[in-house]
Formats: sequence, C-alpha cells, structure tokens
Amino acid sequence: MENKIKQLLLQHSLELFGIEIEENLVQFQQTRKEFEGDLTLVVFPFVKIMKSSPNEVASKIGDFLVGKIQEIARYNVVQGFLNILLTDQYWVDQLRLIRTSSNYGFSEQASKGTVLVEYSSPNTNKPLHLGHLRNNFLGYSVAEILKANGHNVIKTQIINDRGVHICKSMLAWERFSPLNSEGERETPQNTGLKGDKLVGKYYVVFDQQLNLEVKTVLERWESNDFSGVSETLKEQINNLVVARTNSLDEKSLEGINSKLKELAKNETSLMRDVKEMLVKWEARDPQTYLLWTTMNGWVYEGFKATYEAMGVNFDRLYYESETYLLGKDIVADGLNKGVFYKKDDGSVWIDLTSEGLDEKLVLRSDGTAVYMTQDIGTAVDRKKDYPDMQGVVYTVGNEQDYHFKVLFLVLKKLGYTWANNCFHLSYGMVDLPSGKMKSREGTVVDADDLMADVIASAKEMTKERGHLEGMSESQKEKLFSQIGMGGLKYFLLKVDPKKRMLFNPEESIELNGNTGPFIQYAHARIHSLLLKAGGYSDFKSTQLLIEEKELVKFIAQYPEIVKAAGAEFSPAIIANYAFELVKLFNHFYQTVPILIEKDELVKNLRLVLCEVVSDIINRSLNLLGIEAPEKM
RNA sequence: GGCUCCGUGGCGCAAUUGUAUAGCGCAUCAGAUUUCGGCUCUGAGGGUUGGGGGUUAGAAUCCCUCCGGGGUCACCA
Repeated sequence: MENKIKQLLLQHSLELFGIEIEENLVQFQQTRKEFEGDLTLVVFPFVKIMKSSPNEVASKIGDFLVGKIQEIARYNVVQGFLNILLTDQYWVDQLRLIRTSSNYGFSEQASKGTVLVEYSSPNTNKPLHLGHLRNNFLGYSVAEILKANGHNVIKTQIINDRGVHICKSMLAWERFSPLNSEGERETPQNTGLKGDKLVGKYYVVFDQQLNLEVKTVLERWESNDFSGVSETLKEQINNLVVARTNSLDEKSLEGINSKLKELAKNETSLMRDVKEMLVKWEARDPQTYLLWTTMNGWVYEGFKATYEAMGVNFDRLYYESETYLLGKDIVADGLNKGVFYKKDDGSVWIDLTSEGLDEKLVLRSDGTAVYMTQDIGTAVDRKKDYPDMQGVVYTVGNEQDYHFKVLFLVLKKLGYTWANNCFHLSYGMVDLPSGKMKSREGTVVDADDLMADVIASAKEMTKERGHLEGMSESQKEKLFSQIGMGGLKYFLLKVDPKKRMLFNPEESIELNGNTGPFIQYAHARIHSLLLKAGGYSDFKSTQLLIEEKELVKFIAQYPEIVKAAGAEFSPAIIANYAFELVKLFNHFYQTVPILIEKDELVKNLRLVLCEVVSDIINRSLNLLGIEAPEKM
C-alpha cells in the first residue's frame, strides 16, 4: 500500500506540487494509536516546496488519494501529519492473503547466495561458559534469520585446538594426574567426568603449579640467588628492584611486581617444558601428537554433549591445527603486489595509517604465522571451499573489534570483493549481578551447569502450574528443557548484541513479562484453543473490531521485520516483535469472545487470526533457536 | 594517552537511516474477569534520554565539547 501511494504521488507530482519530486521525500510512519488511521504520511518535506501551510498541503494530498485509491476510507490531518484510514475490507483481504501464503514473511529458500556464519569457536583447553552461550545462540539465530531471508547459509566454526594453552593442559595431566589401582591416569572413562571438564581441570592445575614455582623463583631472586639467570635478565631484575624501592604509590608498585612475576614465569621449568612440548608438537613428535589427539578427543566428546543441550549445530568445521600455516602464500603474494612491506628483520607489515589505524604485523621475522595470517588464510580457504560464498559473518566478542576491522581492510586491499560483505557480529560481555566473570576468581558460570539449573527451575514451575496430564516421562523432560532453554535463549537474545548485558538467572526463566516462556505460553494456549474449536472454513467480515484490526496490522508488518533482522544481523528485532505480538494477542484474547461467538463467519475469522498468530510466534521463536511446545 | 563502543524512570531494556505527548517489562499501588487455560487483562505513580553547546520547521537519534563506564592498542590467539 505504501508503495502504491508513493508511485501515485510520484506520477502526479507535477499537478500536485508543481515540480517533479524525489522519491525519498515520500516518507511514511506508523500512525500513533491516539489518532485515527492506519498509515501516516509526513508532509513537512512538501511544505517547503509548495510554500503553503502544512494543513493545506496535507488536505490536498488527502483529497487526491481518496479519489484515486478505493481502499482508502478517509483521512485526517494533525500538525503536518496526514493520517490515512484504510477500509476494513482491505485488512480482511490482507489476512486472507497472509493465510494462504506459505512461510509468510520468509523469502524463498536459497534464492540469494551463500553466506558463512562462524560462531562458537572454542579453545579446547576449557569447558564452555556463559559467554559462549551468548555467542552460540547469537550465531545460530543469525544463521536462521539469514536463511529466512533467502540466503544459503553454512554454519561453521574454527576450533582453536593448538598452541601453548593446549600444551598446558597436556603437560599438567601427564605430570600431575594421580594413578589409579590399574596404574592409569585420570580419563573421562575412569572418573566419569565430562571430557572437557577433565581437561579444563588440568588447565587449572597447571596454573596452580606454575604459581607455586613462580613463588620459589621470586624468593630465590629476593635472596640474591641468580643461578642459571642470564646477565641481561639479571640486570632487568635489578633495575626493577631498584625502581620498586624508589616508588611510593601502590599502583606503580603493583605494576613492577607483576612485571617481576612475568619474568619469573619465563624462568620456571614448567613454562620451559610447555614451550618444548609445543615445539615437539609442531615437529609432529608421535608421542606428543598422540597425547594431543587423545585429550582433544575427550574435549570434543564433551563439547558434543554441550552443543546438543544448546540445540546448535554446524555444517562445516575448521581446525586451527589445519589452518595455522595457511595465509603465508597470500602474504607473499601481497608483498609482490605492494600491499605489504618487509622490514629489515624480515617481518612483514601492512601500513594502515592512511585509514586512521596503525601498522600491523602479518608475518613474523622468523617467517611463522600470526593470528592475522591465519585468519586471512582461513577466509581465502573458505572461498575455495565455497566458490559462491558472498561473505562471512564472524560471531566474536567485541574485544576483537580492532582485529576484524584490520582483517576486512586487508582482505579488501588484497582485492577480494567478498570482503565487502564480511561482517563482525560483535557482542558485549555478559556480566553477572555479582560482577565481572573472572576465571581466576572462580566466578565463571559453566554452560552445562547453567543450562541444567535453568531446566531444573522450569521443571519446578511447570510441575506446579502446567498441564502435564497424559505426558510420558520423556515428553515431560523434553518440555522442561524446551521451557528452560527457551527462557535462557530469549533472555540472551532480546538485547542488542553490541551492548554489554547483565545476566539475571532468576529473571531468565520467569514466566511473566518480556520472557521466552511468556511467549511460549501464548502459543500453547492458542494451540489448545484451536483444538477445542475443531474445524473451521470460510470467514468473512465487513466490519472489524479495533482489536482485530490492530492484530492484522501488526501481522502485516512481519515480512519487514524479518528483512530488518537479516539486514542488521539482529535476533533482538525478532524477539521484540514476538513479544509485542503476544501482548497484542493477549489483549485481543481477553476482550474478544472467540468460541462463543454465534456468527460462524466472524468466529472463523477470529480463529484464522489465532492460527496466523500462532504460526508467526512459532516461526519467530524458531528463528531464535527456541522451540514452541503445544502444551505446557 | 590514541582509537572504539556504551550511558534512556528504582532495576533490566526498546525506539539511534531525525518527526506528533520518549515506549515496554520487573517492582509498587488500585481495579476487572459467572464465559475460550488467572502463566490473563485494565489503570495509576515514576523521565529536563550523563552535563553543556550547535545544526534543523523538528534531536534520545546528527555535529562539537566535557563527565562516567567497557574494550583495544603484543613478532599472544
């Protein structure tokens, strides 16, 4: 309708305004609910051209439109806003149209080109935590939203399965795991621990042992025992000690102490051994490699269970161990093209100062790859795997904003046009009411524990108030998980991703207010209503109640909402729409009788409305990765 | 310090391609419902959108500046 009016105004702009007008002068907005109307045209832009009062201009346009478009019933003018009222017949026809279109609001599948969505991307030395939940839910949801917008989506992740941090867990396990009666070290099998938890445990053990050794090294230095310490390091230490005796304020004292600690760390046997282990790994030493594959295998088993509970999945996995060497050829190529330059020591850089950024290293002086090299390589590699790839969405925390800014710029400079469609889906940290999550202070919320908690609370509440009769135990368990996870996902997704957010465990599974279960409940209730109604066929109405019309109008916006969510990579837009829809529906449901309506045709119209609303709720929740149970 | 993101009722959030009286949830208070699932609905109180200045017919939104908070500035990933 908006388009129709716009075209009409453009066609007749000469007779109306005296000159040809530009398309962007025709601006619409939603009519405020205190005024009568379904659509509002802002007339200020025309006032300037016509040099008459806003009201006159609006009336002229209003009269013109009423004459030309039969679906327009009448109009009114308030302070330069032209409120247009459409006929009830128009809205009834819209409803009919919506009901008959399959997958209403969604674009045709795979009509738009391939996009990769990367998310999760864990390290294999620690279990997943609350932050990963936000990441996974976001990535999964954005992938679903892009699919709904017609893209062919490949869900992917890059698993950080190598490096010093991985070796730390390996070394700690090898060295500190107790032996059981059979002489075996701890395994998931003989301890019953989840694999990722077991490996994470040894990562912590490593840190503890390292701190002990750091302490003894520092004590040795304090007592002037510098055996085995190089001359240059000794000088560094002495300088720091002198600076410490001279400094008065606490802050610089703290800084000096942490520097000393850093130096001591590098002098521990543990760190030396870990580095040695990494070198061995890179040389593919069979024993080290076996240890690595074994322990990573445990972690993958653990992650598999966590992903299953989360309800997310992936189409294609990339492993850092396979990609960390990639990108060197591309760097060499870029060097030839003059995109990069080489410093005297052989390291390769890119100069981004003209873009307002810094110089950035892309290859070490010893020729080894850095993070950036790998990411360039992986991106190009993916294009090889998916030749029709148009872009990549990277779901990564906002601490890496700068990295991705540089990465996209480098790819562009290298001449990859798809780099223009790359997007860093950057999200803020999840805070707890108790403050920041810190692994050292044990305030990290484990993903498995949290999901279990939330499901347990859902169980409590549903048992009290739910409709569980006739359900088997496994059906009940499934329902509790749908409600608990629905609450958790909705809570994490309803907020604008780039904002830092506060996680409130109790509120997330609340059944009232702006929550997932509130929306699920509305869906379940409609389902039971439709069951009770039995069949229904044709509907008709010449006059809509205000509650009915409001609902149809809101439903009519759905395609726009799906598009906007896709364009902005924002599940929050879907979440907020679903909540508004449910509130509007609840109001309708409360005030308008449905099953007891005597006029069959009117009753059927209301039932169709219910059906369409339930379908939209269901598919909106699915876009968020949330299931909509039929009973709860 | 440079760059960057954020700042909206007590709390948590929406509106940020400018537009009418800044919306919503929680909490608080007052009400409705013999009827389709009371996990419902209606209403009230609560705001100079961090401060100041500017652009505009019109600013939470754009520009400048200051204040507060986060992130980042490694031959780590």
